[in-house]
Amino acid sequence: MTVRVRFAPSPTGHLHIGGLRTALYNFLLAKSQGGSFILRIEDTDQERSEKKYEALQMEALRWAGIDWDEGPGEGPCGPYRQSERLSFYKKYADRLIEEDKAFYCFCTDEELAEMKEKAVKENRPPHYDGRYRNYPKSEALQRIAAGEKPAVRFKASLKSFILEDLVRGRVVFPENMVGDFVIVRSNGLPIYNFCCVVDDWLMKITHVVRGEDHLSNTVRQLMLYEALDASRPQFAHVSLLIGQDRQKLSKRHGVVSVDHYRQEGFLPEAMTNYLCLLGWSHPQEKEIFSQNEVVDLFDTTRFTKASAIYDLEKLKYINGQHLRRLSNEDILKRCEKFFPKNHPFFDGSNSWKIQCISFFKDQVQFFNQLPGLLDDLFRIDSRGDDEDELKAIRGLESTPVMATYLKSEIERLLSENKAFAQKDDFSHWMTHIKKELKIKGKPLFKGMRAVLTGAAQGPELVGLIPLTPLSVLKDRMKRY
RNA sequence: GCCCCCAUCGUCUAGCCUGGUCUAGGACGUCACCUUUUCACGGUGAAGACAGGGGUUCAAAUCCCCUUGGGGGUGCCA
Repeated sequence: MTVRVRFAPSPTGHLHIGGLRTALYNFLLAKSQGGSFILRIEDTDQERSEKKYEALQMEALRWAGIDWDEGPGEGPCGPYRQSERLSFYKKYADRLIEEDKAFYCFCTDEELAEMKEKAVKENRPPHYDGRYRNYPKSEALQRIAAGEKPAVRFKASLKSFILEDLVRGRVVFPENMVGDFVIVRSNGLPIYNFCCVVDDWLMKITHVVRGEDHLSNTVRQLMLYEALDASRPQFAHVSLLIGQDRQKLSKRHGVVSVDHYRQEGFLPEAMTNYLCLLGWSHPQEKEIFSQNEVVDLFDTTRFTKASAIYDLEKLKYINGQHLRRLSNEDILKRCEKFFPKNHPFFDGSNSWKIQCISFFKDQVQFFNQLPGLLDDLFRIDSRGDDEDELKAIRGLESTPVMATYLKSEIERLLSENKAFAQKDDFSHWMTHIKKELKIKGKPLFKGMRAVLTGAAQGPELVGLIPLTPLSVLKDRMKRY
């Protein structure tokens, strides 16, 4: 049987990293089995769903290298937006009512709230009390004809259910775990648990990989599969991503939007590499890999059960590793649109220059900084904690001496109509300062940096300076 | 409250199913040293964990139970 999996986001916000991880797991499972990955949009909550988020999420997925075989606009099991599948849900809801497996419920919000309150007070599970469970259908239909709008509730099965979960193992849901639950709202729109079952069934989904937060609700879906006489897929409830405070990861924890990391300049391959490792382990404990490298070994037996704390430090490390793995061509390709054509970056003998990219202290921001290259990239803003160090360096007696010399050198090159210093020029400066000016060690390196970049820390100068226009250097040295 | 899930270094994890090879391995982070045209990178090393208690067993991180802790669900959200 061909594996068919799906990722089913609801377009109520930006794609967040937890969602991306779920999508990735589904994607890898499908690809490892030669199966299909389906994108379904769960937009039955009209209050919160927005079209723009659908587009944004799709773009974020593509950025991360996760492409779908079937999805909105493409595929044999469409439509792939739940808002466009209403007729299916209606059909099966009607059938359940017909078969007396579901019923109309005319309860008001107030009644429901009261019911819940009472149950809690009496130490009972706050379930629906079955008020309309056996309400005569003829009367219900009359009230509907008269304009009343009931919800449709499913008659919860009274037995226990067993789930053989690919991650959790055997999970037993005791009987009476849930009450009769709503499958269609009074406004006519179906509810998640119901749509999900109908769609997964109709779309022939074989494996459902989703967050553990859905585990408890699965019992409802199991009941529906049974009632609809639908084949049920395999489930894999993966651990949740949590924040430093061990709570479910959310906006409170800062940056959870995939778009943010994209804008910051994180590489998509690093992002998915890291996310993949947060809840799954490589059989050889390899930590740095591409999607292609992992796809053949991916399987559901190596999922972790415990939830994982999202850690930015490790993401940065992994990003750095991927950055270093990029070939010169890759880097050039990514830089091309940002550099002016006559920039020495492209002068042919640039391998050392390309190396310097990975030397940037805040390497993750490198690509992001490129647009403002000439004026901004090399004007490295000193950070707050650099200030004292910078002041100390400027206070050294050797620093102005060095500055005077460097200024004259830059003037000389400019008078020769050069736009950039060469690596050799830089070496020459270093030698001169060491031999003739007798400045060495920390005053030399720190001083050079302070004078040429205005910062106490930064990328290696030998890589940086030849990429910085002389005019910018000159401008910077006005203060000396 | 009720139900479900989970529990190895600060963090991500390997090991658990199929007890012994585990004085528990790796990675991030931290610290130290080395290298170096600073920082970074790289190298070497250090500190750092089986939540607690009972069982079962010759033997338990591994199997069972309890406790504790954490998370999730309990919606006419997904």
